[in-house]
Amino acid sequence: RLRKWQERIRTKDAGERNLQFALSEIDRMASALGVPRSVREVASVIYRRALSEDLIRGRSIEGVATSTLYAACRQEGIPRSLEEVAEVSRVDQKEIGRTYRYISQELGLEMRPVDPKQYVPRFCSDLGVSEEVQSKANEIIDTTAEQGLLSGKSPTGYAAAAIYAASLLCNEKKTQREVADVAQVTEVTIRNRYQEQIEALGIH
Amino acid sequence: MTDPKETINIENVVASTGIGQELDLQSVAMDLEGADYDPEQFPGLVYRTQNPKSAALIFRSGKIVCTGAKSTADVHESLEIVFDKLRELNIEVNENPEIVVQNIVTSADLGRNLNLNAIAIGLGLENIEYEPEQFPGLVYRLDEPEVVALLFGSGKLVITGGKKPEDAEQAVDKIVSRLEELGLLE
DNA sequence: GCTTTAAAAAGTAATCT
DNA sequence: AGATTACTTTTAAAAGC
Repeated sequence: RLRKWQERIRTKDAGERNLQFALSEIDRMASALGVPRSVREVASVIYRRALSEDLIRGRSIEGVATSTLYAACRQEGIPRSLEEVAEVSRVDQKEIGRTYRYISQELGLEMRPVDPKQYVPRFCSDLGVSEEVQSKANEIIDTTAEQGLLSGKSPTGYAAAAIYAASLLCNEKKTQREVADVAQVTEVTIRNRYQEQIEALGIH
Repeated sequence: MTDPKETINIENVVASTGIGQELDLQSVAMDLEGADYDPEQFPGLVYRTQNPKSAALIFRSGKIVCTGAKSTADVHESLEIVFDKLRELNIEVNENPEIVVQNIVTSADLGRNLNLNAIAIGLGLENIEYEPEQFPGLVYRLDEPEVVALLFGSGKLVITGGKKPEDAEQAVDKIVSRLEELGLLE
């Protein structure tokens, strides 16, 4: 009887310690990513839900914590790419991606695809371009996405190409390399998306 | 226009069978030309056939997996070649080992570009997976037939998980009608 | 869960000329 | 700036860790 009681306390303590660890990791990664406190709160809510529905069994705490943070950023409309999240996590990108998909499916998060426009403010700020470039990039994204150019394309590369195009159109040219660096994509990707976008816009 | 069903092409067939005899893979690897066997890495011996092209995984238990064939007929042909090769090594092989098709991978073309964003929302975010940051295809799991379809922006698709060619035809029909009723095709 | 095998789809990436 | 090669996703079986 006494043993059972001790065991219960022990597991409760262990669970409590694990939760504390997960929450502190979410906090640490969120700070490193520079996301607002609201995102950490959303992430911890998702994490607690995953915990109560027993989705953590067989998975690393760190992996689930990172995935909930990735999901929270998206839900709050300020997405971080898997690559960016992986940089502040000790779990690799591939596992973060598959854990995210699992948690998302099991909790029915109904995540909408990331809108490339959500990357525009941050990328433009990192590049130090004007508000004009920013709104031009948003316009390019909306117009070309409506024509079906977005299907299957990565949101970061799509946003990067639109910003590159906008910087040219507004006479505030940034090089493909500069844009590629802030968006963490290759120049080849920017070139490919850029070509499609200006063609769709009829800018020859 | 053209019925998407007519664009269906079988790309890969996976089947399993067994010769009903235990094998010493070490000696088979020595005698069978072109055999790859590295038990540290994988317990099966890999043997590739040229005509038809396929890869057979041969196990100690005598069970065999054949993959890479372009049709169920090719699977049978390939495995017959494997059986004959083993007989040449004086290994007993059952007369007509049962061959079970485990998976068929098919490609098809809807002939129209697809707005995957709209499809992800339209078909319901619950049973769809679309993460273009990770993979350009939209993953759509069907219940009847029980297969998985990958839809691409080009209108091309891949259907996998089926056990007979009709599964892919049924799947294409269901996908087309569902996209049509949602107004997401054309 | 992982290991191996094959195949398609389309996007992204690394490496070489 | 190309071209090539390679990796991402899905599926199934096999035996063993």
